[in-house]
Amino acid sequence: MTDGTDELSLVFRALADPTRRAMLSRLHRGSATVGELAEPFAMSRPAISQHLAVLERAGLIERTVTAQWRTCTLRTEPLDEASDWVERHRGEWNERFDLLDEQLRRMRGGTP
Amino acid sequence: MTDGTDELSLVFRALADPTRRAMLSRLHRGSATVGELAEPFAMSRPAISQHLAVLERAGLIERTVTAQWRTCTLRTEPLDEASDWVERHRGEWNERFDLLDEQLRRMRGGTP
DNA sequence: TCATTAATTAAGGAGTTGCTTACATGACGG
DNA sequence: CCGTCATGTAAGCAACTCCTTAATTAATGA
Repeated sequence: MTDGTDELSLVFRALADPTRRAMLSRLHRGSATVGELAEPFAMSRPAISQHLAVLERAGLIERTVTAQWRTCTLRTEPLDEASDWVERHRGEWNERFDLLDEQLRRMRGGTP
Repeated sequence: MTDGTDELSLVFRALADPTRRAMLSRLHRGSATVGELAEPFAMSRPAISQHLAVLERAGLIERTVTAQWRTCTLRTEPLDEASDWVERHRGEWNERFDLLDEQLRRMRGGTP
């Protein structure tokens, strides 16, 4: 495909970091300000802001401004897309079919 | 929550590339050699090898040697782990609860 | 007005990713 | 044995990631 800036790549890349996953887990229990999200992590505020920017670019959170606070809210739509992809690729039925295919191929011998 | 070399991070990072996702989609329809996997892509063989190494490190494929061919086979177990994580974070029930929580908070006013 | 609080932007550095070309390995078939 | 086919390893490069510190914006409240 192309350059890895498509929706699904952005979502999976956003999920590929333990800090960001922990942030999403926190947000799953309710909206939070940047400060509240930062609290569990031994990390500078700019680092937190950058993680949130990655999550926002992937569409996984929304930031609304109230006075000097940014309230972050979880958005689950992109997770649906990711979930669809994963679910499509872990069916038992297809896996067994593949194993059968492989067996036949081996029995035939010759070049794959 | 440390350095991003944990199982789940490896899987999500492996999925965060369209070329690798296409490879997995291909493997989902049956095992294939490196050459067969490389065929659809305008990309050097070393690049293909490196993508396969990423998938192998994440536990998403297995490579078995037969003569001069490496046959790649899909492994879906790591996808189960990824699927579990995603599913845990997109429940409608919890989302509504969070929205309610947020509304109450706003009605109360004051600092979050 | 001015210090404080909340968060972002800017700039930079160490390490990683995703590709390349050139070379190496190892099995097969004449 | 020797050329060929299938694949991997080495080395290098541009771009990106994840963190840092320093400076900036913007709202609050005495």
